[in-house]
Amino acid sequence: MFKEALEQHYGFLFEPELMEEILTFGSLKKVAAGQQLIEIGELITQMPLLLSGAIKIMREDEKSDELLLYFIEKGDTCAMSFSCCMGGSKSDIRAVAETDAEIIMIPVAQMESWMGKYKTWQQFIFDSYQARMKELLQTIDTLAFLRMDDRLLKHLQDKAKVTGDDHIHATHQEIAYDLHTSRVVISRLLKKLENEGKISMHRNDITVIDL
Amino acid sequence: MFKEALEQHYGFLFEPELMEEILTFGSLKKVAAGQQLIEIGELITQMPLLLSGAIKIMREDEKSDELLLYFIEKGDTCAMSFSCCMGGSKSDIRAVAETDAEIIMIPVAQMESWMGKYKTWQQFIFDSYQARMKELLQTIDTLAFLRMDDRLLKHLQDKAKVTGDDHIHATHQEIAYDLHTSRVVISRLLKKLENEGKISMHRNDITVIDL
DNA sequence: TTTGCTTTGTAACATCTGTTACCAAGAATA
DNA sequence: TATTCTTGGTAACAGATGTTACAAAGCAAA
Repeated sequence: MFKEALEQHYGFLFEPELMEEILTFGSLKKVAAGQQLIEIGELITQMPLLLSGAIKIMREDEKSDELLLYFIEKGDTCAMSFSCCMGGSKSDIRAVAETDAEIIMIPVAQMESWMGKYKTWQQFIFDSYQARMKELLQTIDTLAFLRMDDRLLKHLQDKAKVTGDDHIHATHQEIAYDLHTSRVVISRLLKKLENEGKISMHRNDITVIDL
Repeated sequence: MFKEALEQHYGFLFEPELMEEILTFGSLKKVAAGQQLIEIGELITQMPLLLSGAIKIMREDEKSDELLLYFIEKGDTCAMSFSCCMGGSKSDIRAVAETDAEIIMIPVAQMESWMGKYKTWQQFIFDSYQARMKELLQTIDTLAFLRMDDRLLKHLQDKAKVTGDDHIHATHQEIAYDLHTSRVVISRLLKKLENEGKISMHRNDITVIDL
């Protein structure tokens, strides 16, 4: 039963009738960290409401080069999956569980009917579109205006924030994939950040000091 | 009177009643190339429907460094202005006329009421959100995965496309601003593209051969 | 303990991009 | 025509990032 978690994160947003419908039509999905939720090119038929944990949204080019776009946290949804559902189109992104996570999946039929029926749902969808646009703009700012050392620090801070843990368990190689660069570059810059006193490092563990 | 242009670009999208309302409540705005339409931080109270011409959407950081995000063409709207209106929030972007342009401005009150009243309007808004998301993803791909020479060529091709002219009238400095780099870099790479036979150059005029 | 795998550190070098400086060509104006 | 301003070309250099190669440290299994 996911009634409590739902109440906690969405109760203040939606009216009781809509909460009832979510309980009726939504299905709870528990995923483990690392598990893939959506693949690029996949047809989307449900949209997620995140109850706990964090999801990372990735982009990939033809050469299979990857880039982390942003994280989704509890209380968020993925507006792109909504527009995909409504347009009957395929996913432009990959979604991977960053931590263990609990998600309510809403079928496309409900999403559509709620748009006309519940003002709060409509508002939620628009807010979520706007939030995601802002995230994408943030990602663009980061790519266009920051150098790799600042991108790296920002990434570590973001990661610490969504996991709620200033200890980051990741190899330099994994971080390199997220930022679309090479392992050697990350090792080099991490060492620099350590010398500057912004992080401390051990094998498979980076502690963010400058939060 | 802008009835014909409206019919031509939006007639197949909207039902007659909605077209009537657009004619009643929308106001025609003619702008000259180079004119600024929206500034960052400005409160948005109308959304644009583009009848002719092209608008370029720019992003800026704290240091006033600029970056071109994408172009909007006839038949398009700016989904960000919609979400800004609905949320009563301020603009995250700057909009500048790339060419002379004709725009219908729709007041926020109408936008909202049409959402409930006209299915085709709702669909238009969602389609436009999705289109803008795709543009932003494209921009991210360009920044993350391409080097400056390919970004430059792509920029020239995009510019030729929205102006409908393979002759581009711009100085190297202006191009440098759009791509957030320096004039010297652009001159260097343009010369390289010319040697590769992809463009030809004259003062204030670049002709794109490889379209 | 020995062996092997994963992870990290580092050097050396290549390439891309940004910066400064200066000159030359083209356009505009006196 | 002479002068001035704008625009573009190029060299020389600096710094950031990417690549290759190899060694060392940490961990795990035999």
